[in-house]
Amino acid sequence: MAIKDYNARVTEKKWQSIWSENAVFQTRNDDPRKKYYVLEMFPYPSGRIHMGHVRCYTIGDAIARFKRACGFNVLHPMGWDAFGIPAENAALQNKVHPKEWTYRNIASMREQLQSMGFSFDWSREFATCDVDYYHFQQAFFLDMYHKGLVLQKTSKVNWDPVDKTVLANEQVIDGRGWRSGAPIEQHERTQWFFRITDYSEELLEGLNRLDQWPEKVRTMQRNWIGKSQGLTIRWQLVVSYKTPKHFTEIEVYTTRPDTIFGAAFIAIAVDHPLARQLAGRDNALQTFIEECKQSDTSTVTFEKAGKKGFKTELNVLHPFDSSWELPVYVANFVLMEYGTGAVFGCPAHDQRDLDFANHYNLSARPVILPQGVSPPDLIVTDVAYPGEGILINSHFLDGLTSEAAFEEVACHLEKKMLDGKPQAARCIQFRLRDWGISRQRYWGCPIPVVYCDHCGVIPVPKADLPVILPDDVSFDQPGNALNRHEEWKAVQCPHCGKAASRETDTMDTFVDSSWYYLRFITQWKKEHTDFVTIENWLPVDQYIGGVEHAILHLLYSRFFTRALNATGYLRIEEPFKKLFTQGMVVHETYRTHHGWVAPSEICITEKDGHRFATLLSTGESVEIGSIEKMSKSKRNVVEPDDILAVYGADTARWFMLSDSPPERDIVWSASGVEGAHRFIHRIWRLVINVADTLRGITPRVAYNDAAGEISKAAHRTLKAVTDDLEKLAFNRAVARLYDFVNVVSPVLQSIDEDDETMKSALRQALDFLISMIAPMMPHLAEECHAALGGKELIANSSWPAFDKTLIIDDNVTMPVQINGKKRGHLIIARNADQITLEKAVLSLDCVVARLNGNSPKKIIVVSQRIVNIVI
RNA sequence: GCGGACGUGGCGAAAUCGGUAUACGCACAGCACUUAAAAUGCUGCGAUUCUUGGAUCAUGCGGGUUCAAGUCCCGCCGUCCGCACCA
Repeated sequence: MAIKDYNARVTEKKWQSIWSENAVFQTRNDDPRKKYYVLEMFPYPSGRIHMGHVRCYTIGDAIARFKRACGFNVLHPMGWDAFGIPAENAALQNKVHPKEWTYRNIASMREQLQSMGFSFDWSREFATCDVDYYHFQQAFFLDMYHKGLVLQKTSKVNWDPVDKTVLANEQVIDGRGWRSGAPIEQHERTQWFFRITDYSEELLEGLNRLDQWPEKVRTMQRNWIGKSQGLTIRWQLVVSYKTPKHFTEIEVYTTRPDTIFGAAFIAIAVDHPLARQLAGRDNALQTFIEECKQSDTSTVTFEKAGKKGFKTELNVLHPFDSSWELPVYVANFVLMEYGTGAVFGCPAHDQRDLDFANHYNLSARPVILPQGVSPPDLIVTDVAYPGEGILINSHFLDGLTSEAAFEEVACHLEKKMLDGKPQAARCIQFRLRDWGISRQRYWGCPIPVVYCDHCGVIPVPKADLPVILPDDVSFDQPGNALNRHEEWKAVQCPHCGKAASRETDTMDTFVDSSWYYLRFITQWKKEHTDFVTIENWLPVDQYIGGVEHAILHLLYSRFFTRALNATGYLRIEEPFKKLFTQGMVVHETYRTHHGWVAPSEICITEKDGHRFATLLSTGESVEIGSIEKMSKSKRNVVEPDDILAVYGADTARWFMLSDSPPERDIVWSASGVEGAHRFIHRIWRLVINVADTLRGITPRVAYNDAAGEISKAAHRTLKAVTDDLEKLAFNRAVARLYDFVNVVSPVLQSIDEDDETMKSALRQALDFLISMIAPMMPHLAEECHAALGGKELIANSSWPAFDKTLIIDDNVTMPVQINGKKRGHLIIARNADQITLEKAVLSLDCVVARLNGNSPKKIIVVSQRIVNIVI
């Protein structure tokens, strides 16, 4: 019999059209079944999908298809994170409008995703640059504004003096603009912020309930929020003719009040109001501050610059000893944004303070004795002791633990009054900063605000929304094109009606992605949006994406749902119930002395266990380098299109889910893909060879003989694969399916036409197999199902149920150990009692031989698992 | 520096509750089919060792707990990731 070959390209297109024509993946909100919302992080429409997308969406699609089969009403949508800088770069470089570029990319990427056979409900698709989308974002901004969740303040931006534009941090490379190469300047600029810090405590505390998130991500968020508990202490300035007006004290935040008697100096930030005041009359200080500001704030430059300070002429009094004066420095290592912008330096117990003190010849007096160290041994030279211990050299604190000393200092200073106020207060600080959302870019959501010379800052009335991004802009020069659009900028003040000007900043694209998961759920109309339906679908049951979004995107989304609670839209706090972060797709790198070479340009041969690569074009030898994340610069990228053309979508999907656990990096290899492809053909051959024989056969369980073994294998595999898919252990499911095919395949190849029992059992085994591969290789599953005479679509079929009685055998094989080493095994009835079992074990040859006629000291029997004899 | 994860054959990896270590795949080798190759099918495949069948050693290293440890505890070594002058 001639075997019909499996042509993935033709077959896959066919089933994709059938799914689409039958609207198989369109989800109804009024479906009464239990909901399941599975969402993968939506892509930026850069132009073409890459293997990272393929992996993420393959995982999500396998879950969606599995849950659909399990009877859930599954929502599995797709959209586009469409605003952002690359569109503007393209506009500058290729003279194409960002809008046109973006929608064109969306169209081609949509086509690519569709050819992967992903079961998205395309009827819910949208892009964040759609006016209908950002319209609501502007409305949320206004609601948050009126709720006090939006504020305006000045903050630093990276200014490119040549391109005369503001750059994002990623556009600053080694302190220079990515385009112009000019040294970047730090400019102060008024910008819009969301008050995410209002929710610091809640966002931190909420992490405890996100027990279905990876611990890693929760830890990263905890560190990012960075809660610390300490004391703000007011240090009185020594009054002299040098003391500036209005300054009588310096407020300092510390988490270590126990080290207060080890204080050696006070350091304030260069932006501290007192530093500015002093700089006004001190040119040397002014110069120092300028210098500090020039070096950008990145860690690298900090490390190079070292800790620098400027000694002012001011002194402060120690809070517990009014005869003790400490010098005040302006220092580059103190951050104005954290705490009070001022610290007290305790050199003996803080490495940074010690470095500074050594540089400026300040003494380091130890006040904390580590456990097991006696006072004479404690000399601090260049390594500080930052831990806790017992207090010494600290007057009334001597002998206390660090913890007790903290309390003691707090209690004393809370009672001690200075100018009618307590000298210290307990204080909780967070590392988390307010979220700056202003971007000086064209291609983003306009911030709906108007500036009026008479009325000031006026939010656009909701009735005037949306503030539409104008299309007629020019990209002949860098910078924000909105700024140059005089006609668009000119607007009547909504308040007084006089001429006013629009805000030309647009929103950070992280705002766009902070609420997109709501937008898929229902139709959003101008007047009304159905938040009840939205709430019914929330939270997202399974969210999937790269770990690179572990902090910002996920934190902002968590904030946004809380903001929507505060503005009365929702009563759900956490948007994502379960989170999965998949690993990267990595590939070997290849290089010649001319540079990196792409995998498609080389040929690999193997000799004596070593692999050699040569250049296809010239035969030149190529060095096989390390395995790295696929990137254009290393040229180790494999294009999904190429894989699709040669092997088809199912091969790519199967490969992605095989071998490596989904959270780990997967190494893309040609031989691995070949292996995946072989398996597809193997299944197809098995099915098509018996299709005529098994078509029309009723699938049935067999309870004995050879057919019984097939049934048992089928039902056991089904149970195991179901469990694996539930846990997203795709690699284990794949291994079990290989195993199962290895069991079924020889039987299928020598099928007895007259053995009706066997035929029924095999038919069921194949039906199970098809159902089990369907979430991962949906096209092959449909084709096999149809070949066996199936009328329904597998995509619409239910997940099969296994028969519990077949999972458990009557007999059980128990390994027999002697002194913990396996020496044999025993096959015995599962329900055998202890006495029968011991008797059987002691009569085994391997046991008798080793006992030498003696009786064992002990026999340990773990029911249905193992026997261990101690002699 | 702080925080987290991980370490098992030539490679990707299994071992779900402390109970048969190396399932499954890749690579490799042999055989069958073929004029030949590809494809396919079958077999072998941790190391050492002797005598078929065993024995001994193996889950980064060193200890410990236990009848039993890849898994638990203590101490090292190494790799990767995140954060980082955060007071």
